[in-house]
Amino acid sequence: MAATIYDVAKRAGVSTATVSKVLSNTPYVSEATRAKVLAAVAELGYVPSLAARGLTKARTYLLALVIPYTSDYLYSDPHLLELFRGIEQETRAREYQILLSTADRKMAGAHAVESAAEPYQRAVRSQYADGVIVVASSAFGSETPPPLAQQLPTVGIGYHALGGRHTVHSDDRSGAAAATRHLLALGHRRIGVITAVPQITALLRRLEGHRQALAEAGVPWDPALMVWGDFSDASGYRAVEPLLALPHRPTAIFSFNDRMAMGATKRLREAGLRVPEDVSVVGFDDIPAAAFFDPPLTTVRQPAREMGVAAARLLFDLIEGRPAEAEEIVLPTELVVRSSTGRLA
Amino acid sequence: MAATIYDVAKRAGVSTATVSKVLSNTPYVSEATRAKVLAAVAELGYVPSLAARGLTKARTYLLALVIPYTSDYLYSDPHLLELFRGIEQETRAREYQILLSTADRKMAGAHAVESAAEPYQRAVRSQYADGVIVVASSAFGSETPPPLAQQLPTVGIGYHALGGRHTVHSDDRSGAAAATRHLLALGHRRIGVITAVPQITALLRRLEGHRQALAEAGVPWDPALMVWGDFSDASGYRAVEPLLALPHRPTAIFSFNDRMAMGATKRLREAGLRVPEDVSVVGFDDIPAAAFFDPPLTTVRQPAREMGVAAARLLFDLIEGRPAEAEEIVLPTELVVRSSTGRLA
DNA sequence: CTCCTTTCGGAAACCGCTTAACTATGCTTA
DNA sequence: TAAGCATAGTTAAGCGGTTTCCGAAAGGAG
Repeated sequence: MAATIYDVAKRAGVSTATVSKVLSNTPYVSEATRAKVLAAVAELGYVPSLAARGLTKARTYLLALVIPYTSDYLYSDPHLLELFRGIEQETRAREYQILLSTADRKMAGAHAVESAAEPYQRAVRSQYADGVIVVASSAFGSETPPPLAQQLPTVGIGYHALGGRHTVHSDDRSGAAAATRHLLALGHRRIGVITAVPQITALLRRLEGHRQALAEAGVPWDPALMVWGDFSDASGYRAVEPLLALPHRPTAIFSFNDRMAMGATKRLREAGLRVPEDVSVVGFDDIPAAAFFDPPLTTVRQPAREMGVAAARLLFDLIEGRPAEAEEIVLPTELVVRSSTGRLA
Repeated sequence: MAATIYDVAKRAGVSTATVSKVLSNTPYVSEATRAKVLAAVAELGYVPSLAARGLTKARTYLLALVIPYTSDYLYSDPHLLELFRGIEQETRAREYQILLSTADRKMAGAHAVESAAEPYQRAVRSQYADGVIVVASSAFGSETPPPLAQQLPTVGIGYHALGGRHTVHSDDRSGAAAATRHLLALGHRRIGVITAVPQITALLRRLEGHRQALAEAGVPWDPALMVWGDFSDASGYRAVEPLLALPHRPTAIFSFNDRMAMGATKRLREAGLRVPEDVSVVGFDDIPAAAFFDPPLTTVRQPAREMGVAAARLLFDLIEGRPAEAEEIVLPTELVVRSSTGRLA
């Protein structure tokens, strides 16, 4: 079995209290004693049991990352992974570890028999984490994650409002407006929009940005041009169908994420349309694959990594009782023009 | 503060031992008492503290997922995510949670000041997990992950041999052989190979399969046709360079993962070469994006999800003291022919 | 040379839960 | 009717740390 604090104490010839003090850098321990203890720790390869520590201190040095998902897709979202990386980077710096709590619905046939919140609440309640980062999704069925999170420091990512709780999100509205203005500047007037589940406010904000840009240009908004996907490539592929069937086909498509944009591109090509010559396509996220897509995808970059970093920092502020930088952190988006958009023929 | 077992006991009018028994389904508790306790649990919303439980039982109900990585890329590998999903599916079914332990090297300038093994060992030693799943990578610098894992049930994914420890991997050799035979059947004789870090035996097996297929067809193996990447799109893009510079250019490229294949395709196009008319490209993994790539990528499918599931099951067998299904589980690969490969002109 | 601080280290309680050992019933069984 | 045995529930001892409280030794002041 692994060495315990008793083993270390015996070996160093001191009490466990002293070992504990040395390890937590409490003052009033002589240099000589400290050295003895440290030597014993090194010899035994002692690492404190987190369970035991978690029992006495309020801290477990674990943070729960709650990823609710409705579809397989969301989980394997490259964009989500970038968030991950950012969070991970910060936790690593503080000797924290990440507890992955996917909050899925248990399904029985077509019915969700358990709310997405249930496993999440268990994770939170079992006191195994010092804080929680919740990634927005429609899995909770509504904008707000379950109330229990209020008992624990919680930071949401991708929520635009979280009932007084802290959030980090990007400037979806501006990003979508920029993308739309770009298309308008190229002469496009009929712009198809591929969006997804309406519970995600980030998507609503993108739609607002899109409509705002249209309005500025005096272009009327046509609801018939809006189609629905579920974030996956495949759903983007399918979403193009009704757009193609329209009497007056759009000359550009703005997809609210990159993967649907890629699926859409595939479908357009199969319909004999060239991108961008016949139809321009814009995505959202700027996932790594976007630059390597053919044609390289024009998209709105979200600083995913930075969002992860910001969320983690915010959470640590909360955990450590420091005043939070801000209740809501909004990171800028940026239009990245590549080759999937072109001037209207 | 959260309710403890004492609160429940007091409310139900029994001892904590009885509460514990009810919760762990120990026999010799009357129905009436059981009902009382359960009611109290429900009223208080009691969830046992995992830390306290972990201290008495040997179990923490956590499993450490160790993801060593050398590059950003590996971490955001869609293929890795599929593994994830498989593991997650199994852990969820058993009320286990996943502790994410990325094992990275701490860098100081260009030098690794701490081995990748260090944070991993901490994770393992701190006794916070009941078992470990280690995903193969070159981060450990050698084939074998650190010895400490021997103290804890450990399963490797992607290792082809693990010194008596349990592993799950796919049949890389056959997959690579099938891909190579496919290219040979299309008339290709000069096949470029894009591989990555040599410490990963899966890649070595792929190379063996490739060479074996060449040998069968009586085609000599030319080391000049082998180039190196780091798994990323960008490295695939760069890796094509020396191949293009060859006096006798290859007519096909076999990349040992999909993302490098995508990067390579981009570079080929920029050189004015069409895929597959001028150069055929084959990948490995069959990540979701492969089907949506242009052209849809011919690749070798690895059953990533299933590998994750198998690894988790194996680990649970080990943890629960059941005889393991097998020491080494090999899952089949499958050639998926799409449109990035064509007959030699 | 006392007396008072400061510094250093130990004893012991406690965190929340599990479990072995034990007690107290009520029923069988001989 | 006494012994034997399930059954039902309790007591108390840890698990491996942290932390409060205390005492001892050493140093400084009067």
